[in-house]
Amino acid sequence: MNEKYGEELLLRHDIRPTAVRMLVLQAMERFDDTFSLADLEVATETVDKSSIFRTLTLFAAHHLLHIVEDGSGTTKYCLCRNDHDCTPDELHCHFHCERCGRTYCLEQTHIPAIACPAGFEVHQINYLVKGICPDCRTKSGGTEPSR
Amino acid sequence: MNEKYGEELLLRHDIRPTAVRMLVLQAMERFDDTFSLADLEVATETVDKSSIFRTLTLFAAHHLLHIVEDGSGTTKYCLCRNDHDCTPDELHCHFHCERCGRTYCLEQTHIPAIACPAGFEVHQINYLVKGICPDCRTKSGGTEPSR
DNA sequence: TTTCCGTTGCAACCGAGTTGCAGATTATCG
DNA sequence: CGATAATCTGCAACTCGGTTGCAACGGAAA
Repeated sequence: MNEKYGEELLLRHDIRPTAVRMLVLQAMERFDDTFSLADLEVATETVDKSSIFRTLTLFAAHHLLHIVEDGSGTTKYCLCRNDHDCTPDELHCHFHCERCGRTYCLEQTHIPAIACPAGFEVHQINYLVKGICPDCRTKSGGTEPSR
Repeated sequence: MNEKYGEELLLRHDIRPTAVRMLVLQAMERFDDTFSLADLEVATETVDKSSIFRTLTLFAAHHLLHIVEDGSGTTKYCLCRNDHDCTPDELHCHFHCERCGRTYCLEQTHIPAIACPAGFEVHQINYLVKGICPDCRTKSGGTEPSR
């Protein structure tokens, strides 16, 4: 990822581009799918987990990333490609592999709308599919789940 | 709930109806929507949380209840009305209130199907909506979130 | 340069979930 | 019925991801 681009991205989201935040952002960009706080701890090597935690919280509040709950006990995140609070039809589904623990973004698969009963005010939607991913199905043994 | 009915329900699911399990089942039946391990700890009063935990795990494995991940950090459960591993169209959506922390079963709202990319083997689906529930919207102050 | 305020690292903490183990309970068999 | 085996339960301790308090750091403004 381009340095300049990252800085502009943060500024566009009203986030002060500090050194640590740039490091975290660059680490995030290297993931194809979702990533966890622990993933970033490994990927950045130098940044403390509490700083990563606060960075993630900040980024999420500024709509730079989405929070993905995959039921693994570990919160996952994925970069948002929009600059604003996404509407349901801009969101995609996620797939959590029960064998290897990876959580995929099904970018092409948008979340179908539902008719929520009257009176409920909708803010966010999560559509999560669980099962076995193509990788694990072919190499039938599979990897151990990393949670 | 009828004692006899509960016993038969457990037997039908290949679960030995012990005293503790009957107590937990009766407690579960008293919830309209979803409940957590902590909820059952309070509701049963006498049963230890590790026993409840093992009971929940067992019940879930025997398709007596569904696991609902609402992103609150606490796992929620709801009773399954079928005797088997539910197919996607038998499942309903859930609504998590960000203010009071309650998670509702939208029994009438079934989960819409998606076209999962080829190669993914689907086991379970979760459709979770977050926002503010009718209760909290009317009494605009709302209750404090209980997580 | 000095001051100030947001940011960061460290260490301690929190709480839901999970497990090992010994004692209690239930089922099985003679 | 009594002995034995298998299962279940409560207790206490532990795990681990997430979260927070606080002091030190760093960079912008005065």
